Formats: sequence, C-alpha cells, structure tokens
Amino acid sequence: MSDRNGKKSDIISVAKAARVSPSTVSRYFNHPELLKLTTRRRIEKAVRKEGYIRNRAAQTIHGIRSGTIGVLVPTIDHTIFAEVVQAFSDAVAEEGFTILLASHGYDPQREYAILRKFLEHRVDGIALTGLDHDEAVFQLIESQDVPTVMMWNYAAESLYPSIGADNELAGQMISQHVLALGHRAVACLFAPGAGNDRAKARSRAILNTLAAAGVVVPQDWQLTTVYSVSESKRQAFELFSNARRPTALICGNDILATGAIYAAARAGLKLPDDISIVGIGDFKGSSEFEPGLTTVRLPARRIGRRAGMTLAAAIKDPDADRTGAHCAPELVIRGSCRAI
Amino acid sequence: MSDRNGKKSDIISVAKAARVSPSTVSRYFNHPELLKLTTRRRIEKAVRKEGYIRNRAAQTIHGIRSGTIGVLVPTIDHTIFAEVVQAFSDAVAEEGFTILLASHGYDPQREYAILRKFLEHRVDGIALTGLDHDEAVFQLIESQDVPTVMMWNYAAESLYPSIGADNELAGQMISQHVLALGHRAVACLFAPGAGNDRAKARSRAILNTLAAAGVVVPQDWQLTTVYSVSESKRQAFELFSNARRPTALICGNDILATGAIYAAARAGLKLPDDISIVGIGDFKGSSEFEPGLTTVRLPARRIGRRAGMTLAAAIKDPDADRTGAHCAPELVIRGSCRAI
DNA sequence: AATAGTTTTGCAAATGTTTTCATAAATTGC
DNA sequence: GCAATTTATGAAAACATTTGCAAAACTATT
Repeated sequence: MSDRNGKKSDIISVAKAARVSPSTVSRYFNHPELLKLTTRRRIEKAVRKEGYIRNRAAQTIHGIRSGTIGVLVPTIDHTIFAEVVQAFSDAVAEEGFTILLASHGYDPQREYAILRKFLEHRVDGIALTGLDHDEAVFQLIESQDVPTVMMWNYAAESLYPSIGADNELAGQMISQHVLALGHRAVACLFAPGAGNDRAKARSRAILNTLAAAGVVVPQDWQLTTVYSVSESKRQAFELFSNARRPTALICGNDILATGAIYAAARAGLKLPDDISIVGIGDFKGSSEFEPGLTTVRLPARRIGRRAGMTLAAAIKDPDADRTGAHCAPELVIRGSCRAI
Repeated sequence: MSDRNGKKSDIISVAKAARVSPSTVSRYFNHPELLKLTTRRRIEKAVRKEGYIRNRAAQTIHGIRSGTIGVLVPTIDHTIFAEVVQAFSDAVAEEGFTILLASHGYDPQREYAILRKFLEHRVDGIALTGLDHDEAVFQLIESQDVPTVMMWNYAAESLYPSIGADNELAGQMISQHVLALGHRAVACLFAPGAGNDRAKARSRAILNTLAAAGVVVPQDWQLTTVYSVSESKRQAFELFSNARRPTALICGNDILATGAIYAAARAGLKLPDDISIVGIGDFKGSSEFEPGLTTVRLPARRIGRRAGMTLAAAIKDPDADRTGAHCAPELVIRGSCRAI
C-alpha cells in the first residue's frame, strides 16, 4: 500500500495522483455526496496509494473544530478518576472526539497552566474535576468561552454545568446510617481538604450530621490521612490500639476504609462485631471484602458518561441544554457495619 | 484583564495593539532574544490586554511539533494502566508534551482506528501497550514514521523500543517460588489471552515452568476469568468448594488474586495455612492485605516514566538512543504463600 | 558628522487545508 | 439536437501562523 516515496503526502499530492484539483480531494472527505462516483473511487485509490492522512491542524485554523476535549483530573491513578475518565472518554469517542488528558495533583497553579495548554491546542471543550477552581481558571474559560463542564461534584447553582454527585449529601447519608444503627462513639478518617472540594464537603457534612444528633467526635478521633491504603491502615491501627475505641469509624472514601479494614484485621478486631467501618464511593472491589463494605455509591461511570455526553452536545450545538445533572449517591448496605 | 471585545484575538490583533508587525509578535514567542527589551515589554502588555492564546494548530502546519503524544492503552481504569499513564504523562509533561489518551478495550480494530485519529492530530509520538499489534498498525506507524514506544511488555528483539517487564520471566519467577516452597498440587487462575500478549506470556510461562518441574496442572484447575475481583472470587470459591483442593493457587495478576483471597475467606480457608495464593503485579494495596500478598512486582510507575522519557527524547532528537529497557520484575515475598 | 557594523523590525511567501464563486460537464425537457 | 437546468469540478482567497530576506534603526568608530 502506502508507498510514501520520500516526503509526507498532502492533499495536493493526492490530487495530482487522482488527477483532480485539491478542492475536490477536500470535498471527498467533507462532502463526499457532492462527488461523482467515479471520481470518488479515483480519489479513494489515490489516498490509499499515497498513504495520506488528513491534517486536523490545517483544518482547525479554518475555525473547524479540533475534535479534542481537554480533561483535567487531580490524578489519573485513583480508581475513581480512572473510572470517570474511562467512561467520559468512551462517551465522547462515540461523537468523534479524542481527549487530551492531564493531571494537576491538586495544585491550582498547575491547573491553570494546563488549562492554558489545552486552549493553545484549541480544544473544543473542557472538563474539569470539582467546582472549586482558581479565579484565574474561571476567567480564562470565560474569556475564551469554550464549552465547559465540571465533573464529579454536583451543585445546583454552579456557573457551569456540573455533573456529579452531591458529596455533602453523601456524607450526610452515611453518617445518618451510622447514627440510625445506634452508634454514638464514632471516629472519622478524612482525606485532606486542601484543593479538594469533594473531600471538604464530605467531612463537613459528616461532622455536622453527627453533631446535629448530639454526637461529638473528639479531636483525637478526627483523623486525616492522604489517599493511600497503607497510610490509612497505619492511622486506623493506631486508633484501634488505644484503650478507648469507637464503635464505628466513618471513612471519607473507600480507599481509606480499605486501610481501616486491614488495620482492624491486624488489630484482631472482627467486623462488624468489634467495630463497624463505613466508606464513601463504592469503589470497584468494595463489595467483595468479607464482609462487604457498607458505603455510599458515587456512580463514577454514570458521571463520566453523562459529563461526556453533555459536553459533546454543548460543543455540537451551542444552544444545547447546558444544565448539570445530579447523579444521586446511593446507600449500599453490606456487612461491615452493624446495629448496636 | 483580557477584554476580548468580540472576536477571538489572533497574532494580528496583538500586533496592532502593540504597534508592531505580526512577525515581531511571532518572534516574541519563538525567539524572544531577538527583540529589543522595550518592544518585548510592549508586546507582553498587548498579549495580556487581548487575552491572546497561541494557536498550536497554526504552528503545526509549519512543520512545527504539535506538542502532543498519543497514548493507547487497553483500558484506563485498571490500576496498572492508570499508574503507567500517570507516570508517563508526568514524564512527558516535564518536556512540554500533552497526551492524547484513548483506550481500545483489547480490540485490534479499534486500536487501528484510534491510531489513525492520533496521526490526523499529527501527534509527535505514539505509545502503545504491549508488543502484539495488528499488521495494519505496524504498517501505519512505519509509513508515517512517527517515533513510537511499546510499553508494558519487554522483549529484547522488538522492532520498536519496548519498555516494560518481561512477563514471561514474571510468570517463571512466581511459579518457581511456589515450586521451591514444595507445592505440587497447584491450580491456576488466568486472565483471557485474546488480544493480550502480557496475559498470554504469563500463563504460558507459568504452565511451562510447572511442567518442567513435573507438576501438571489438571484441566479443571486451569481457570480463566475476566479482569474482575467479583468474577475471580466466584471462580475461586467454586474451586475451593471441591473435595480435592490445591495447596497453592497461582493467579495471573493481583486483581484475580484479590478475588481468590476473598473467596478463601468466604470458604473459611485461612491463608496461608489452608491455601497459598500468589499473584503477579504488586498492585497498589497488595501489600496491605492480612496477610500480605506474595507476588511479582511489575514496576508500573517506572515503566511509564521511562517510556515517557525515552519517547520524548526520541522526538526531540531523532538520533537519540532508541533502545528499549527492561524494568525487571521482582519477587515480593509476603505472607500469603507458605512452605509445605 | 559620516561611515561601517550591528541589531531590530517589517514584508512577503509559505504552510495544508476549506470554501465561495465561477465555469465546465452532464442531464433533462421539448 | 438545442436550450435550460442541474450537477460536478476547478481557481483563488482565506485561515493563523513562521521565516528568509531586506530595510530600517541604532551604535560604535573615526
């Protein structure tokens, strides 16, 4: 096939090979129905022979869409973001878009810099994680007015369509469940809130809900740990080693809960008899523990898919419905938490 | 700032605002050292005032690099690929590249289609997963001669630089370890090999190594299951429920091993006394089980980082060293496997 | 104050497409 | 078999940049 004898082939070399004008080749790709069947065939053959591949960069400077969407997540290698990205990518791929992916590691500065880079590439749309961003980020989006969605965290009054779960609600749900089961001695294991509005919303809601029911979490039972099984295991183990132990431990997400479960095993505590542990997220695998983890499901795949579809629609039709969507969290009761 | 009064700003509007010619603005970005300090200042101000963002598409048609790298993985939401992608992305970001990411779901047809799309975007380089690809894929890369690396699986004689672990070796190592501990009644739980040379290499090596030691794995102890904790849990549970049980179960990867560990717990088997379970991968969290999972570490982050650096170097300097690299697997002995 | 040399800037052509408008070719109606 | 349509193709301008070359603006030297 493609016998590129030397230089890269462009639309002109194809035109020569097919003995038509460059415009006709352009039409072959963009409005094939305008061409006579025979010329279409001729061009098709020439394209194959030359091994020609369309140049989107050249199209893009004509104001034609670049076919790319910039996706910005805190980090790719957390199950939950990986799932969102996968679902998002699949959804927009169906509409012909390819994603530019980058991670900022919870650094607002980096987020701004990456966003600029996306815009240099003239992405057709942007998907950010969370609602909380640097003022400069919002200004940039505003000034370039490129379609944007905010994934993961939902808030009705958001400036841009937000598609995700209400993390405050999730925190509320899990603590209400724990309270309903009669727990009063409750400890918490949170992810750090810096640059992470999801984590912040959850911890806030959890503590408020408990407080509203008259349950005060003592300072030394409010643990904070980075997103890591080993770290949370260490901290939870320490907690479990104290003389006075909580009857329930609420974790800010399932990864932290996973660490806590292992810590319990190591401390010789049986779930749920000796201690109840709950999480938030319902990550892949959370259902498979023995006993399964009681948690609040945040529908990552649904969020990613929905966000992708909304953004693609907004790009293709500027007047499309740009309202966000709440992908409701859902209490998933398994065996890791019992009534007292 | 950026008070875009209407239309998007281009290099010409900036030039007007700074009272210089467009060429000078272009030089401001590409060869600032050629400009007088005062004009540089003037342009800087104009750029800010106009909210101008460079247009990489327009640069790209001048043969200038696009600054993008196409990354193609089977799926994003497997821990292991997420880690590789994260490390890869970080590495190339340092060199100014942004990644175009897509997943093919183990479908060779889709891989080809995505690759074409990458090339339409004029990516500066390509990173594929695994060594085994459709002939058309190789032809395409060949014809466009764009720098390419193959990640994840290592083979010395590969046509393109391959950066990864020797999966065959990994399989060999884990089975040798199991054999050395005296196990003879060994079962296996593999991932499907279709479109997945990593999985294929591992299963092959495991069975061969066992056979070489005179251990034959009966047909009904050779289980195959998709990459999923719940599926492998189901299958392993079934295996454990039979009257005749193996003393050791070798799993094709840590996810499958995770399922098997849960299955053992449900079946009331204690690790490692009642059954030994080992995996391959050393995924995040594998060390935290109680007891920890004995496995062979495939250094995902190192692979991703190294692959990114190699590719970036190959792009920037066509004569750069393009040999692959073997990121050696490493036996990690924890508590899930005991001597018999 | 004039010259030579150097630094800085602008002009115009080039890049690979798309698109508008005009023209040529094919088809239809009589 | 000719005019009137309709359909298919080409020429040229446009898109947002970069770059080679030449002109202009400075500096330094006398």
